[in-house]
Amino acid sequence: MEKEITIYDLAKILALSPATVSRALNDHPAINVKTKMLIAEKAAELGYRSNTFASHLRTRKTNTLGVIVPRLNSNFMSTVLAGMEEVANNFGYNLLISQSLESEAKERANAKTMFNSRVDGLLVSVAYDTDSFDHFSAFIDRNIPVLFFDRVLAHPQCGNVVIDNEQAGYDAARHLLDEGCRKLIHVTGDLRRNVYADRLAGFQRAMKKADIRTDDTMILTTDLSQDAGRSVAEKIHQMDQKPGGLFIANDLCAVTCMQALQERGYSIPTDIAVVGFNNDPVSQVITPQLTTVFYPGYQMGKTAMMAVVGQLNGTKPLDFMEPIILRSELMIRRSSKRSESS
Amino acid sequence: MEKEITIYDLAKILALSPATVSRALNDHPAINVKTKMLIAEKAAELGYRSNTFASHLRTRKTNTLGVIVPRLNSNFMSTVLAGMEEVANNFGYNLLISQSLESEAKERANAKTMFNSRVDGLLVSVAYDTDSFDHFSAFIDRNIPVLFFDRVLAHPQCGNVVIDNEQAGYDAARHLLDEGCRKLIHVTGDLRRNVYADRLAGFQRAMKKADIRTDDTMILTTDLSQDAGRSVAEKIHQMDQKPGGLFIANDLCAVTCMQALQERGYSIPTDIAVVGFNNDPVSQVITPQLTTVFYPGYQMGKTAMMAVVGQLNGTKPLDFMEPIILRSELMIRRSSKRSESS
DNA sequence: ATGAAAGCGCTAACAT
DNA sequence: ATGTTAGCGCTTTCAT
Repeated sequence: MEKEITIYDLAKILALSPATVSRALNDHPAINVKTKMLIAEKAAELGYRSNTFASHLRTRKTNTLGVIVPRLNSNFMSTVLAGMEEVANNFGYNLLISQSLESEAKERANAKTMFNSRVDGLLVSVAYDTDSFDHFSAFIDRNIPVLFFDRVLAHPQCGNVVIDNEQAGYDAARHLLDEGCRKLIHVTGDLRRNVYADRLAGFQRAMKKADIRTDDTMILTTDLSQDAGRSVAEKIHQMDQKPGGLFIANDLCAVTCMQALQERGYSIPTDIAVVGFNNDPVSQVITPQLTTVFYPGYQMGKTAMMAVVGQLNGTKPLDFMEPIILRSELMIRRSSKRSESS
Repeated sequence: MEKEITIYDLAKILALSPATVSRALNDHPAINVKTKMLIAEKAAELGYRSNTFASHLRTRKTNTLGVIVPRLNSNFMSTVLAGMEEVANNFGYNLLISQSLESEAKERANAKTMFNSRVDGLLVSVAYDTDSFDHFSAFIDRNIPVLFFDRVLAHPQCGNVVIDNEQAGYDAARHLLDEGCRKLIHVTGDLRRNVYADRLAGFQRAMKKADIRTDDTMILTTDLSQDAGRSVAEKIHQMDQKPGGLFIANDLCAVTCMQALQERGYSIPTDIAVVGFNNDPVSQVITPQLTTVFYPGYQMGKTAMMAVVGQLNGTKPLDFMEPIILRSELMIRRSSKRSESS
């Protein structure tokens, strides 16, 4: 159990003042280069480490950023986090990460913890059932940058990093229509969330443009879980008028649904064409491979983190951030290709 | 931009001493219940929040635990992290998470950051190429609990949470032998890592017991990436003596390899039976479904976190932890079933 | 270029 | 049951 070395120890040993040691360690220009060297050497020798708490207490900066995600164990989210971690690490920030488990209550608790931990900034992808912005306003009041990514809340003082979900939804539906499907079904999530509402809006725009009336029976709101995939298959099986195409707002759900349909004897894409969302690894493994929307998770993480770091470093203005929209892309695979054309 | 309220403000307003306020806020038994209520009320009213840095500076506890993982964006790791986060959160600990990207150098840097951030404990799954224990000894010296999970380093003062990889490897190989495969190939990772070395050892034990000589051509050391899966398929295609069974220490790699083999016209399991490892979602999506070893990630995360929290709370002794071995299980699916028996 | 000294907000002896 | 007081280790004005 070694004793902890402080700048006072260093100062005493080197017959200098603590102030000089502090300055030297922080590379202050007014300090003689030789003294700096001397101090750095001794510090290394004795295994000195800066006490970040004392430092934070003085400077009121923590070099820590908070991240709240719905779930850690989803392929998409962990990819986003990997991107965030890379950037944060490069800029000397630590990441405090917590999950809301899709519950607003837990998200609220997480936000409070982050607030008390004095994070310098906060990045959030909101839970399934989040209705209020309340739990973030404390950050805004204190000028702590808040940025939402993927599942966002619109707020004049918060950054947003998203893809164009409406366009992606449009492209997906449009593709199914192009493949000759007339009756389409869209399986979506909680419509309070932009990602699902926007994809639905895109779906509806495509339908409208094709002059197909959309009614409520074509929109299935679920929790997009694997179970939901199975029950969607069951529901379709019960329908008198089977759909020709299926657009499901999540790959894992889509894949489970495909499997359930196949078990019931449906052939994909011949009987039913399917399009998913996320480009999850499973989409390339299922037979037939799943047409899906590529979703740049890693880049989203990096971009979101850069935006926050930029704000903190004063590189970017503090008052307002334009929403950042990343490119997404429909990956056409076998699950939706009926024609051999194109 | 509200002003930050301190216990001094509270004390002055309520005509009490800062000490009383501090005690009340920490629910000290010696404080009158009514005073506590009073203080709690006022604190809430004024939006007081404890300054954790001042507190940490005094108590020398951070309520923060560090986690270093090879990669955040793997299904297994994010599942482990989800389990850890749940427990940590329940016990009032925050998580500082970083990834080594499979490099010892980065792992070393991460450990240093954690150390400087004064984490109360550290949980690590080591990188592919980690050779030394050096970067963790600072923690040991200062009596900070260090626990390794999954990819572990043996050290008398560090906890270990693992599965019985040797037995799992044995079971996997044994199963392939039972299905009538004689020539087996084992695709493994860096053998400095217990998970791969142990699985290999189990594989070899099964072979020995079946009186089959194992030679170097049967052991393929790779990085277990998807690319590796493809090149393994290529290598097998070139072999004069094709193997009847394939045991690959990672599902994602196994799945890619299966696909590459199928593209080349091999039928699975008829021509080649395949067993993977991890029970990754892709294993249930590939056709035929992949036989694999179920690996309790969520539970591993929870167990590891409990062990560390237990140490910090003094529930468990500080000096030595028995390795904790979790149950794993061979999930037999179509990719390896040749016989209709059993 | 370096030093002296105050103070960030909290906790924990040690009083009373 | 409550108050007094002295730091925890650092940064930063203001001197020199």
